[in-house]
Amino acid sequence: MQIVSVLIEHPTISLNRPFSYGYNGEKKIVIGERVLVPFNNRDLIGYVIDVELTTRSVEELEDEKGFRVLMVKQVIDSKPLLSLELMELSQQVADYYIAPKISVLQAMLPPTLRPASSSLKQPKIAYEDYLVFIRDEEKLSPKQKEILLLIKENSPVKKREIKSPTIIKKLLDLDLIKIEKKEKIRFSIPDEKTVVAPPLTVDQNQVIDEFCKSDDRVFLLEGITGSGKTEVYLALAERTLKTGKNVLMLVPEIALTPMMVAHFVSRYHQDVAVLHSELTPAEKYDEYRRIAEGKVRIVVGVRSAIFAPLSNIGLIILDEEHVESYKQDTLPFYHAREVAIMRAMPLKAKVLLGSATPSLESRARALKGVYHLLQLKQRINKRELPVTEIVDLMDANNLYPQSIIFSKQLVAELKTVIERHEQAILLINRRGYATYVSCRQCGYVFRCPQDDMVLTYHRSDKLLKCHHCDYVEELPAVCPQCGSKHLWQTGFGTERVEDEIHKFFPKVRTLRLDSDTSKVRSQVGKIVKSFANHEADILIGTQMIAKGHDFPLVTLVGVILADMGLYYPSYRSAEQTFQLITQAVGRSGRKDRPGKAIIQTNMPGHYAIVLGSKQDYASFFATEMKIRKLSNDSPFSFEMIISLLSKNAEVLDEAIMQLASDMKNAIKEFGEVLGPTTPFYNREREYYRRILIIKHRNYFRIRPIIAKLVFPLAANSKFQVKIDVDSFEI
DNA sequence: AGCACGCCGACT
DNA sequence: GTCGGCGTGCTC
Repeated sequence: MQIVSVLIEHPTISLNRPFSYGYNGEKKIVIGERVLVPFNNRDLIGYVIDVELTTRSVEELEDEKGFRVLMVKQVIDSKPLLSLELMELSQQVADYYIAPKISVLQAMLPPTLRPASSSLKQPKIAYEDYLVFIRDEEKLSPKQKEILLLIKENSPVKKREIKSPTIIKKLLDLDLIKIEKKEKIRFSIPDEKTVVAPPLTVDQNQVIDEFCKSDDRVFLLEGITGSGKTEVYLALAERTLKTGKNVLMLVPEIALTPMMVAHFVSRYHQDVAVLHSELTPAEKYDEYRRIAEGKVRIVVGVRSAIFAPLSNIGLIILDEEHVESYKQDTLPFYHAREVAIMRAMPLKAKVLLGSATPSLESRARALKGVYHLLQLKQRINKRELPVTEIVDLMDANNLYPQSIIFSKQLVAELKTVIERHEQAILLINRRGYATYVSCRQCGYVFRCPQDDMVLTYHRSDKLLKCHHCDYVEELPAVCPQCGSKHLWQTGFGTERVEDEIHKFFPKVRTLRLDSDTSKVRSQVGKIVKSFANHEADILIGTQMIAKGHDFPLVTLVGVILADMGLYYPSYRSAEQTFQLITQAVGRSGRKDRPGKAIIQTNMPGHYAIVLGSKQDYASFFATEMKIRKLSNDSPFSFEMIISLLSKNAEVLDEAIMQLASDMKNAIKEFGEVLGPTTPFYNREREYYRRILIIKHRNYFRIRPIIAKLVFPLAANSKFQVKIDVDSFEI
């Protein structure tokens, strides 16, 4: 009999251990296959992580091990789903992120192959009938002979391509041919015309040489917008392929980076697999199989593509490495950048992180020599940076009559653009749904007296709360600074901006791209395409439009309220505002037309806005690092979030208080505990949620303490525990 | 996660 | 007397 150790599909800390089952069937079970097993009176999917043979009976085993040994009900797969390389990576990821191992395995595999009950319901393969030739036959009508010859010459051939159903039936009856069901590969990348690589600039060649000559593993490519990072990626990919190694290319979101995909497809065609969220489960499965079977050499994909079953990887590229979407905000809470480095190390592959505005973390590591810094300082063809103007919205003279959104300057520039039949992008910097409160009169914004975070207004209990510590206050009736009664919650959305545009420019054609219009996923691509085809004059949207597109006719970018993101309750808000403005300004005036950017703000002197408008990354980095050092925020410390959930709010509060005080005692020399606090998203179905923020400098001293103090809570069925090791957002 | 068992209140 | 509410323990 075979004894298998399996991980159960439930991704919880308390079940994060193998369970043993017996198997008497014929098949030899292999590590990495899924099995159907009875578990606590229910049938679940398990993932086999160990197999051993025994001559003992079930009864003997039960006596020896001290628990009941049930039998495997069904072996689902006929070969292992993950390579040894990915199995080892999964362990590393699970260890680092303190995540149930099964959650990592689930994240690694496409929906149809995931070790979870849901995978069985997913359409895995669409079959198509093929006709296969068996033998010749003399005694046939001429027509039948003709069809049989056709099948013989093309065997196996798709049944629907032979349009003579009656003859096919006859041939089938005579056993001259047979039907074989074959997997239908439905997804195909729209192929692009082959493009010859443009000659590289001196700058680009220098960077490529430095990359190739160095023995370092991780590189940060910092290149201002328009400096030609893409060509560097392509050139390095080319060199990697020539050495016989394969390339993994990560992008923040396919719909937002169609150019990057097109570039790779236009050079490597069918050697490229694309993994993104718009694929159906069956299509994902097809692409996954193509990669796993070694049919492609390049994978372009989003975050989860870091786990693509591509073998023999020589280079992993992360484009726009600073973008938040590389961080998964659900179990196992991994960051693709960190996983990329974990994955590359044992393969001796290189990792290239690229960005015009690198994350502070990456840039700080480059400064320390942990990453090898590469820089592209010149724009291609010495193209000029857009002319930018910061408009102070607090100065009533700047407002356009009858508008609360547009300045005179922005309206004037829009008018020019429309007259010249060029295009404009209007950007609304709105992050999340957190609502801050500000004074309409003096611009005062409510902040936490304890840690200066922007307070968030909770409509349900009408309180201002700090999401970073436990501070709470009531919303006063008047502004504490100027006594005005006009206190505003949040700002305005894209719809409002669109309405005003039509008010001032009735004939202008607009398109809107925000989280509402993009609920239907394919809309993003459609809207972007439509704008690129000049089917509209003005594109209005949130941050998603600031990234990676090339709209050659755009000569004006307007940021409606640049400081809006600064009120977001996170120490990263300045960084994100800077990145957004830099990227947005960089969108203006590509090709040979000079660009303009108007940045409207209530805080015209804020360093993130001033430096963003100048695309001055170096100064921003220096300034922000000083601030982070003073407040001891990342990259000077790390933040881990421990979420505790329970159906009973009282029990939950008691437990989180206890945990907070235990943690405080346990980590006092190398970290601090913030909270407990109630996060903005404080309910998850019928569960209440409380969090602790652990700020620390030494993860490897924190880990054992988590295991000691937090795991026992997770074992209690009253609670659910989630740990986000390198948290981004609350 | 989610099933079963067990201990308390409202009911044919 | 019993049906069923949910709180708790446990799952190979």
